[in-house]
Amino acid sequence: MENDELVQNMLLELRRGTLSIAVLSQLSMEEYGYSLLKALSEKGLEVDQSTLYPLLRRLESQGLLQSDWRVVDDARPRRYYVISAQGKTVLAKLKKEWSAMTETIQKMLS
Amino acid sequence: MENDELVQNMLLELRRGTLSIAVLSQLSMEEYGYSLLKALSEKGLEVDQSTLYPLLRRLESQGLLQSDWRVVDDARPRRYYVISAQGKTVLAKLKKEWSAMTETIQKMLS
DNA sequence: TTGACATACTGTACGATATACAGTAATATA
DNA sequence: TATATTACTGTATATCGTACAGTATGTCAA
Repeated sequence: MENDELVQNMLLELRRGTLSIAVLSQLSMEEYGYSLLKALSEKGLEVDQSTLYPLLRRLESQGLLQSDWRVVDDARPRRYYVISAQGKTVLAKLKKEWSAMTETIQKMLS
Repeated sequence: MENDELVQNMLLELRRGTLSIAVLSQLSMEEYGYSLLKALSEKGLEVDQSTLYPLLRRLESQGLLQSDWRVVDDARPRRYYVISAQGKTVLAKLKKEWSAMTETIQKMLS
């Protein structure tokens, strides 16, 4: 593997899991896939459709999100997602651990 | 999957990749597997042997670490690892991206 | 002196996720 | 009316952290 490809791959591994937290934290307000994609992008988290949509489905199948089809203003139907009660519990735990972990690593890097 | 198991699993995914950074950053000084294990543990990063040893081998096979067997003080031979020139370059890039990423996520969580 | 525990490593298999790739289709706009 | 954007579904793949199994030496207390 080439040097740059190696770095890209390690960054991918670094990102793993963070997207789940990001998505859960954003879905206290209802959003559909595409609007969420744009919202994350605005906050500096560039995500591909092929990453986000499977993630939303997985989080819902795990009971952390709820969704339903809805038609707003005669536009095409959209699947709206929102965090579930279980999702809130899980998010709280993840936040806590995430803070502890980043702090530990930060100390090592500096 | 149960709630707690789910959280554990998500934390596992969150940790992914961070260990690589941690190890690279610690190996500016030579260490062998076991001493590194203890050093990481002292800094708050609990790692299993079955995680660290395969990682060291992988990082070496990727050219980011160098190692050699050595006998010190008549003790049993140990494999000493140290970061390579390529490893230093990669680490610098990873550090930069890691900072940017954690900052982005941190903003979302707060 | 022997049994337990810490030290120090190798090897292989597996599961979960992020991404890639492919496809469908409606809506806006130029 | 052609093209870009919006908005999704479905499946396959590579990678890593971990689990599990195994080998073997050094140390220290009972």
